[in-house]
Amino acid sequence: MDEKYFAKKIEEKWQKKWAETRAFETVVDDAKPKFYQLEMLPYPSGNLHMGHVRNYSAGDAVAWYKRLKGFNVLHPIGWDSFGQPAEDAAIKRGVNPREWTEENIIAMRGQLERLGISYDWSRQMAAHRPEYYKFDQWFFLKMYEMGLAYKKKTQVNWCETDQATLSNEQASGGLCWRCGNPVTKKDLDQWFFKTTAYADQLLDDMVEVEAGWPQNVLKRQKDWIGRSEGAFVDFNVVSGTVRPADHPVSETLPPLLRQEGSQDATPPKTGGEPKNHIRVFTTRIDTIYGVNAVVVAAEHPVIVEHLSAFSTDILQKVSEIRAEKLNPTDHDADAVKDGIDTGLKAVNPFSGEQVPVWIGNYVMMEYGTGAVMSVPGHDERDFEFAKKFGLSIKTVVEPENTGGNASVNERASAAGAEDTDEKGTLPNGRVSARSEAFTEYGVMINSGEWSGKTSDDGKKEMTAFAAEHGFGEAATTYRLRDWGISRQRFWGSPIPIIYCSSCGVVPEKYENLPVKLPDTAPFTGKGESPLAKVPEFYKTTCPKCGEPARRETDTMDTFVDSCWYYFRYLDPNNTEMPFSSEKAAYWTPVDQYIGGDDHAVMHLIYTRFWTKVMRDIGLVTFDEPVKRLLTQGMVVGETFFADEGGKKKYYMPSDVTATRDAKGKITEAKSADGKALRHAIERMSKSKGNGVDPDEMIEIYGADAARIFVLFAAPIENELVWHESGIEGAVRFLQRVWRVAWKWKEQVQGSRFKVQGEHFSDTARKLRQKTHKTIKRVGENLEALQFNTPVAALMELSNALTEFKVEPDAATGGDVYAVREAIEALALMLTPFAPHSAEELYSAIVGNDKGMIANDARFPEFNAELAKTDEIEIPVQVNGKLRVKIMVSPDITDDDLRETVMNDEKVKEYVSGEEVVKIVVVPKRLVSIVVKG
RNA sequence: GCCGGAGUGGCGAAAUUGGUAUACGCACUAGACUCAAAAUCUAGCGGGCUUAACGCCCAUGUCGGUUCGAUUCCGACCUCCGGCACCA
Repeated sequence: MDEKYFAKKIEEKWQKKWAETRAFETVVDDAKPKFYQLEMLPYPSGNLHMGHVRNYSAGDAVAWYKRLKGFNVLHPIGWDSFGQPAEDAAIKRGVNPREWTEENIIAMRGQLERLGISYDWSRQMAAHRPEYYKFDQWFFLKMYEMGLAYKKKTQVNWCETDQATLSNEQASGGLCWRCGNPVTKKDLDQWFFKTTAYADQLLDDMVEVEAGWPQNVLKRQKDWIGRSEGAFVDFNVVSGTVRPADHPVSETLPPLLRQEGSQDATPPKTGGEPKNHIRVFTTRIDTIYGVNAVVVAAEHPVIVEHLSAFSTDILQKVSEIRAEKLNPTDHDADAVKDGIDTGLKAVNPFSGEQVPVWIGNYVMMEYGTGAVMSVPGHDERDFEFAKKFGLSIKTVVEPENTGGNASVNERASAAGAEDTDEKGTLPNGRVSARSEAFTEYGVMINSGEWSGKTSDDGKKEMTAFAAEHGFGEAATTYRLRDWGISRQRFWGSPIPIIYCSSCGVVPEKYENLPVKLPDTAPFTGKGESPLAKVPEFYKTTCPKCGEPARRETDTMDTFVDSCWYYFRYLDPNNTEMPFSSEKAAYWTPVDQYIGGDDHAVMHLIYTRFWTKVMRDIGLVTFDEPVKRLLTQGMVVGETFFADEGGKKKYYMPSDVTATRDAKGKITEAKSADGKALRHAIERMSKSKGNGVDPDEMIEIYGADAARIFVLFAAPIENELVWHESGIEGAVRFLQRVWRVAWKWKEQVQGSRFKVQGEHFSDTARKLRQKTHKTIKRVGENLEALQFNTPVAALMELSNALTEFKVEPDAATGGDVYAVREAIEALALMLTPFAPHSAEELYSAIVGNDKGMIANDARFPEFNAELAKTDEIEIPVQVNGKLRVKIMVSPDITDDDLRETVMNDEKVKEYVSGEEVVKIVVVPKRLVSIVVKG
């Protein structure tokens, strides 16, 4: 220990020692309780950013805390190394994606080591290495066998010019983002994982983790799964169409429809005979007497079937609606309702009424059945649609507890509507003047024999009735879709499937795994899967018949890799299985997972799905992989400005008002007192991605200071605005601790005063109280995953220690003991936040350099007796206002306290001449006196 | 639009869950040390009134309510942030 605090020196020293002694490598040990601390693995971009620093600092704090609490801690890290950036880098700089990735991993590992995160590096995994992705493929084959991996055609945005599939963002406005030419759609065969098969479990098992997961993540997953219970109801289609049979149709079809239309150029027979039915999904079967139309999606089979019979206007509209869906506008909810009457009629199976079949742009083919029953009286969207096209609006449910039809009329009148007749339709004219739909549950009216029932009863009974009569059934639908995992990319795990002209789709054999990626492929960012251009890759033989066959050339979504990586850490060298079940039984589930809340839905739903699949395969025995989840807030940049002299800094947004141009660029900046500011420097802006470099921070301030600051500056779940001045405060704190430890070093070293029963001065006793109160606070905070408040507590303890006035050479045994106790506790409690400094301080006290792990150090024990103060301050309120504070013994009884307070001179002044109505004594806390005068 | 979350000093934030509001830190101001600066140390730091000193009043987005007592509970409103976005 040097007299001065040299961050770099001690950090290098301990990092070296940890590596040499493999301090953080752990193995299965049934004698010890285990703790699995996991942080979301990084993409190896080449640079750590401050968000990573925050994430891993928090994780390391938990890992160290649990270690000091005697747990066998597993704390691994790896690389999410498949994905687009490697390919982009390869295109841009002509490098090999594998080499680029490996180099980045080396660079980032160095950064993590310089940060001093206590990882067990022997367990490191990387997704792009064959020994890992072999088991992506292994799982794929398992899921294929289980019927959970399947192939289906899906429509994607397609640019003919670039020969590329485009995401919705890339196709916005209907034009290709790269070449500006119009986007078309294309059918593509894609592989899917059947996540929907686990929809109920994904939703219902959430109760198992409810206590340990943030509310907002649970809510977002719930929304994403979107379970909705209701019923299917079949409406028979009774009348065909209007077009003369001999009218040629095909060439009048708009381009988008031509293919479908030409398949069936013969118009269907017209007339009233039942031809088919349209099945709708509804959650409000109780409103079915209010149906004014059946509205279907433009892609609905009934439309496709009748395509060649429709008039040009209808075809035009269908085409428009489909085109619009292909290129969604930014805010679909703002989109106006559009649609057209097809001329088809359908029969409401409950009322027997015939209603028109409309095409509506607001009905989605992908959800439910692609068809809805339109009930404008009780659904806002249907209401809007009916208003726009002048369709009738009928009331069939009214609020409960208002009694009878009168209230409906009142409501309608109040809204300025004409009264409805007994059937609920408007007597003359079809348009109601009602201003809104009544969407609540209530009592059914105008619903034939069902009238008078509550919505709840109606739903149950009518669903049963429909089922009994064969025109419907209870149904549950989900928003959750199956997970499309095919990617037309090179840098991913190949899908282990072979296409054989005689055997069809054939899975690769397990013994042939991994299906290895070639070294490189002619990828350009355009076109179809790059692997389709590598004959050495795709040319193969059929595993079944041995004839020449072709491999699947798509690769898997990178989210596949992150579904199970933390199981691979348990057993990283296993060549036969993804991991051993015995090891999983010891280490998993994960006790604590920490990461960004941008993964609240996708990653965390997929990995929960994967766990359930692994459970069904028999690899694990639990339903949920993560017991506790912590989602950290983002680290965002500061923008700072300098005044004319360039000396003083002003920070956005607190002390600068800025004028921006249309592009958001700052044109003029003023401080609060009106000074013009210059030299705007934007750092770490999200959009520009030019972050604060962690290496630079470590170089200037040290890893410990950087870590303390990111944890101290704000609660972990809040957004953190990076202020460089804040990190200087962290350095000052570490230096203060260092200075006081150095001051006492000679006195406290070794075990000279490690004896109880010394005489303690008052100040020494106070220091011990502070020490033990701090032990309690820090422990409780860390258990609750709070990192900012324990740092504050440690700062207080360090301040108390600094203020402890006895000079070391004049100190008594008791004083020295109290100081030693405080410094040792401070060192141990500092470990989760600033491990290098803590190790150095600790070794100065215990007198050896072996480190906390070799010394089997433990988090200090809280002693309630020592934390107790001699006197406590009791605030006294008179009529709710704080008037006096008195000092009493902490052991005082309520009666004595009351008496002491009432005898206090000052209290008497406040109470004199008034009648005491009531005295409230809160034991050891407060006394409240109520007087009347 | 719907669903969540949050509003506390100049700033980041604390507050044992109904009991002394503003801990800890940043920034700032003054002083000490210094030829000077940096660093460090000491003091001050929500607003207002008043006093030599004690003290008093107001303040946790706004307005009400419950209570001896409300940042905390209830009701209404305002503002900001996030999620979803026609899911029938």
